[in-house]
Amino acid sequence: MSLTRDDVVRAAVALLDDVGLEGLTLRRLAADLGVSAPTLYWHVRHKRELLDLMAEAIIVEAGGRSGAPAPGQPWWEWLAEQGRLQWRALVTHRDAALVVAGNRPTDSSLPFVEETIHSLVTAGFAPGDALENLFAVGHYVIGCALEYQAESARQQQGVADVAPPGRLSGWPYLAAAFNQRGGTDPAASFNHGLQLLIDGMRTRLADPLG
Amino acid sequence: MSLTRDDVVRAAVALLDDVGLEGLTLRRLAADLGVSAPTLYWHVRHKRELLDLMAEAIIVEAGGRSGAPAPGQPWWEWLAEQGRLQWRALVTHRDAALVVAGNRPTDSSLPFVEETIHSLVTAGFAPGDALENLFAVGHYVIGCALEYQAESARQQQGVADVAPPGRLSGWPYLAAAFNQRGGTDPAASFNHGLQLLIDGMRTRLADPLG
DNA sequence: CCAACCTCTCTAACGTTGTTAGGGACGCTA
DNA sequence: TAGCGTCCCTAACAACGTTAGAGAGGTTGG
Repeated sequence: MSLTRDDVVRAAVALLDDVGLEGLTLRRLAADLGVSAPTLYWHVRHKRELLDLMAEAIIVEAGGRSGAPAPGQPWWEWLAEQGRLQWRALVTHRDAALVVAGNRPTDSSLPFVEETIHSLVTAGFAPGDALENLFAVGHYVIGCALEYQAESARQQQGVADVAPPGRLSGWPYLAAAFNQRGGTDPAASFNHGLQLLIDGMRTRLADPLG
Repeated sequence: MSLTRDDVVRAAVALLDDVGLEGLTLRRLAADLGVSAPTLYWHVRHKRELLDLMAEAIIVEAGGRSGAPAPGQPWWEWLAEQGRLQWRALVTHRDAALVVAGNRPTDSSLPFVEETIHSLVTAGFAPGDALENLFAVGHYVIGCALEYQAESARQQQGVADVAPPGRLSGWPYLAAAFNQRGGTDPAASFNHGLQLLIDGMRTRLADPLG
């Protein structure tokens, strides 16, 4: 059987995991597939299209973006879970945030968006606010993933850490903050901000501040 | 007088505004400076370093990242203002979010971070939480800027809008949301999420939910 | 005063990248 | 048997980041 478009996308994602976005060249991808580089242009219009397809594949693969809250499950727990799924999808593939960032929201995400807005409206939000809430979570997720992966790339490249012990003298509050957190757990850090967002939503619903 | 490193960075930022990150090539930048391409390597080690310098210049230029809350100003208003300044800094230069995203936090940002943590600790946060709060805002800012600029790039490139009227039939809640918001104002959208984050912080401080 | 040196720029070129042109082998259909 | 669509190839292009190496001009030191 001959090469299919999905084969190309799958191989591209696998190659991305290996060598990162910078190393993802059409020639190398073609070599992995046992094919010459221009052949890829039969399956894909240009590299940008390949990247778009990869972005979609990565998001779909995560298994997030589906379903409604389980019966009896509060909307805020469900929303947090969706956020975590999206974040994990981005973080488990190297440089995925960069690939997904430039990507236009695909049609296949519409059912998820509709479902989420529906749940939030049921919870008491105005439709416009529900959509804004969803956008906020999305933007936060991608910002976190992006920064996290930029940081990993730096470490793998052997650049000095953000907080080498010596550099914190002169910044007592910063030092206290780093000491208190112990080792930085990226997932915990992500959850902290996600929880802030969701708490903000709950507050607005229950008792608008001021 | 001969070319200085700052001249190069300034010209690079100006060129970025003109042609975007994709069009920012060393040859073109050199041409703008009336110089040959390899000459740039006297002022800069590689393109990555140039991008780092540009990122720093863009952030510094914004005038954010400084000062403490004015006397009598609540910390949340001040923090929101800082977030808006950073966002505006990113959004006013084309593709700035992409340039800044890969960038390592520079030493010059430490005073700002220290000052902010200090203010938040004074407000009652534990140092670790204060730092996490600051990270959350930062990640949200960059996520918003990134998505906003990706969207502008798409529109300039003539791609169809996110919500062409016809496509929303079948998604009643989505349609309601878009109708309610009228024209999408990116600044308003950004502020919405920023306010959620900050409300979340205030809530956590005043009355931890559950 | 002249030699050595540093600063800043140049031309020439290399390897790699995305992409296009054009052709050839295979299988299906009429 | 002829023709057409599918899928792949080799050859090549322009543009990119980057390196090698040389040269002009000012400054310094013996």
